[in-house]
Amino acid sequence: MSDLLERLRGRGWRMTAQRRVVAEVLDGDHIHLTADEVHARAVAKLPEISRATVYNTLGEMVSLGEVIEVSTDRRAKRYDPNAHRPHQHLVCARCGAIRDVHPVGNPLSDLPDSERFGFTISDVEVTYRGTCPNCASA
Amino acid sequence: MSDLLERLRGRGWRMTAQRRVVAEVLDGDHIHLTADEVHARAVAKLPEISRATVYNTLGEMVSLGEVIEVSTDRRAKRYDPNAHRPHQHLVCARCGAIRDVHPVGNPLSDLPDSERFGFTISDVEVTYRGTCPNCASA
DNA sequence: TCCTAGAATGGACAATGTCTAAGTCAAGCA
DNA sequence: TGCTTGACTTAGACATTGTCCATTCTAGGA
Ligand SMILES: [Mn+2]
Ligand SMILES: [Mn+2]
Ligand SMILES: [Zn+2]
Ligand SMILES: [Zn+2]
Repeated sequence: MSDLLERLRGRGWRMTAQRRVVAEVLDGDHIHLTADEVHARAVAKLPEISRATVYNTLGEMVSLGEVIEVSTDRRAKRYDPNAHRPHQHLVCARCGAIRDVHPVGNPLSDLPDSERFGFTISDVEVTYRGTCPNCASA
Repeated sequence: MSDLLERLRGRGWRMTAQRRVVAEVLDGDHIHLTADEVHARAVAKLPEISRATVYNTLGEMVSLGEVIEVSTDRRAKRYDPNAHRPHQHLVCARCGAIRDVHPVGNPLSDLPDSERFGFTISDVEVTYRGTCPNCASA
């Protein structure tokens, strides 16, 4: 039983086979799958699950704050079950590998008042891009 | 004559009416338009310009390093003619307004070696999100 | 066991982006 | 100035990602 599923159950979610497999697919570290990747893996466990249900379920998990949406590439959104520890992302420009990373300090302090244009800033998103050791050695 | 057009001409680009209007549309500060927004503004100046040409031209400008692609929302990519001064973006979550901002210091120094997983990092992208003064007072 | 609100389904539709075949033209050259 | 040619443009088909809706199904309580 995944932690994610455990938390969702605790919120009074009606438990269905479809929701269970979506939660199972998202279980693990450094998981950042697109909706269609989640669908493909879910179909392997429950062949009749539909695309719409995967999209719906992911959307609900996001609304509940149990999954976050990540847009590291400029293609599909990715779904990240690591919603309870703030973190940023490190992306390999070659192969697309994504790692969770935890920078030190408060990135907000790097932005002087003169550069805030009167905005109230509530969130900072950081994406580090580079080459992973695997791609570097190839 | 825009700076952008001037630089492109200097690279031996074949100059066409279409490329000229795309460059004109991108002239200015804090410009972050989607491809279809560029197309709409270009059509106002040159009614027969096609969608494909706008996409092609923007893609070439990006390849030449004269325009950068920005993905601040999770919808369409935006095209930014401010390619020669490194900067980050401040986005209003309410109305979508985007400002160029220049944080101090090197954002890379916030990421300890232990969090680099052997990657060679070449670039950091930062998006600040909040509420603009206009939306805050409304 | 039965009911019903909530969930799942398939497919249409929308938004964004890519590709191609055919027509057009900018720019170098006679 | 008027060819020639390869680069450029065009319209529209197609692909990917995501949303929406009418219908059918079912989890879980009475
Ligand atoms: Mn993550
Ligand atoms: Mn910018
Ligand atoms: Zn890699
Ligand atoms: Zn605003």
